[in-house]
Amino acid sequence: MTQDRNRGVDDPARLRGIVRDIPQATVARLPVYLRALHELAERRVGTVASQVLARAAGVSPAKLRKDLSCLGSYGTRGVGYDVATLAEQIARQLGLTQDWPVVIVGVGKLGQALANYAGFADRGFRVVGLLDADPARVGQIVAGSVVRPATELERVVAEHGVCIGVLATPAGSAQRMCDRLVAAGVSSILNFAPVVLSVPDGVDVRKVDLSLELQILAFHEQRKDAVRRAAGVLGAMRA
Amino acid sequence: MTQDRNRGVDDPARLRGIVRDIPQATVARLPVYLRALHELAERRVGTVASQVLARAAGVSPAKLRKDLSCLGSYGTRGVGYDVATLAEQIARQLGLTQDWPVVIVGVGKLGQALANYAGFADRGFRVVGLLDADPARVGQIVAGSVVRPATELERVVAEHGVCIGVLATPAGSAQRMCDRLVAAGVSSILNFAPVVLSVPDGVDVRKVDLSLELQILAFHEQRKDAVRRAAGVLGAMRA
DNA sequence: CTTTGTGAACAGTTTCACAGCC
DNA sequence: GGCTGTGAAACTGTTCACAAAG
Repeated sequence: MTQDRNRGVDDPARLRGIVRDIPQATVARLPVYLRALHELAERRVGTVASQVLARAAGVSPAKLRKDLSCLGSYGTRGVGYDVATLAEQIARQLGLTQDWPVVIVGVGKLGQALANYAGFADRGFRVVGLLDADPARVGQIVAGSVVRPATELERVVAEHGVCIGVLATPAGSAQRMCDRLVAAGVSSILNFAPVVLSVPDGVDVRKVDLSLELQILAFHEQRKDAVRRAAGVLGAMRA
Repeated sequence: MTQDRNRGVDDPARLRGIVRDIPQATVARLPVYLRALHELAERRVGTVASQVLARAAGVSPAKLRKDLSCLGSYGTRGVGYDVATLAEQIARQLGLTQDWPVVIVGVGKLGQALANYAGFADRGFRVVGLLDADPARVGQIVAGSVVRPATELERVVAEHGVCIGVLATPAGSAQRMCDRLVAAGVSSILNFAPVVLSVPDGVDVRKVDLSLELQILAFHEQRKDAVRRAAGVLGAMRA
């Protein structure tokens, strides 16, 4: 807070400082912990130690404890964490106790997969609009909703107070649709199109890039190959 | 290299040290640079300055230059980078100059979207098998290939020397299919199922979690709301 | 004069290890 | 005894600023 002393009260950085801030890396893991907690709750587990929860989430116990300490002290020393309480606290921090109306722009195979994805509905994300520019897709029923023409984007956003948009269009139309979402009032975008979107300040974009992930794997795979070859050469040299 | 002095030559960590290592964060950005370079090449741009390429890739020029310096000195001071040369070097580092046979396990909407995704074929990823446990899907044609029964997993992996597997199954069967992929010799897995996979050492897993990304956006969106409310309160107090 | 390549400062994240509480 | 919460240390990644090169 000290570094904000000379800012005005209207300064967004100052105002953000009022809310306790949580490191990016921690925020990205909270949903993982939440899922693990839901699984434990289903198995009627009442209390869990950091060791066990960490294993279920695929992180180290120390990291888990540090992450959870950002939310407050919800554990009991010598015992562990109450599964239900902790799940509730994480959900609250993530803003999942409220309902988030979402539009999906682009209803190809990927858009359809997203519309059908149970993980969305489970977490308070309600798909209130499926939009597509292709007249052949308009009118189809996907995941129980009718696909509407892209021209209705502004209407759907305004009608449901949509803040979060999912872009699953081809690369060519992603920026144009993004601009329209932002103009209509959407301030968070999940982008599946393989392009770098440009958006004004205050709009968050997260990108999921399918081919990027494979390329990273290819890098490591090639690296393993190189190591295997090097081992072979060194082995041969010794012989 | 100094810390490896007392390791044996068979130690994988030592052998990995022989290959020049590139920071994780840099590896994750190389595919983005590569895409930007391909776009520039299509527009017949021959040379590009870090400033311009950085903008196209959505990073800062300093970060771009530091990243590229890991690959060697392929720029010319006062001029910039040769688009074709740089693209080639990045592709080589990522291992995209070779062809990677890939299997997709689980051919629901998401699996179909992945099978049809042009970005894979473009980068040397060749889908050599579509597998599904559901008899209703077996035999269907998806992206020009026939869907085969999951029982053929081991045969397909062996036949094509598959190193990379893509998991797009429901959560319930992901770990089982993962175990079979690993047992068959796959050592890199791209996981779309919402579970934490456990794999032996030496196997790389990357996870793409659709609902996780939305939850992170919800967090930031809620945070913005809180800031807006705080601004409102402070504004009212002044009035 | 322009633009790269890079050491050095800085910022963010993870790990360690242990005090404090049950 | 067991387990959490947390400073301090170690590590990783980013930004700065400028010397070196064309």
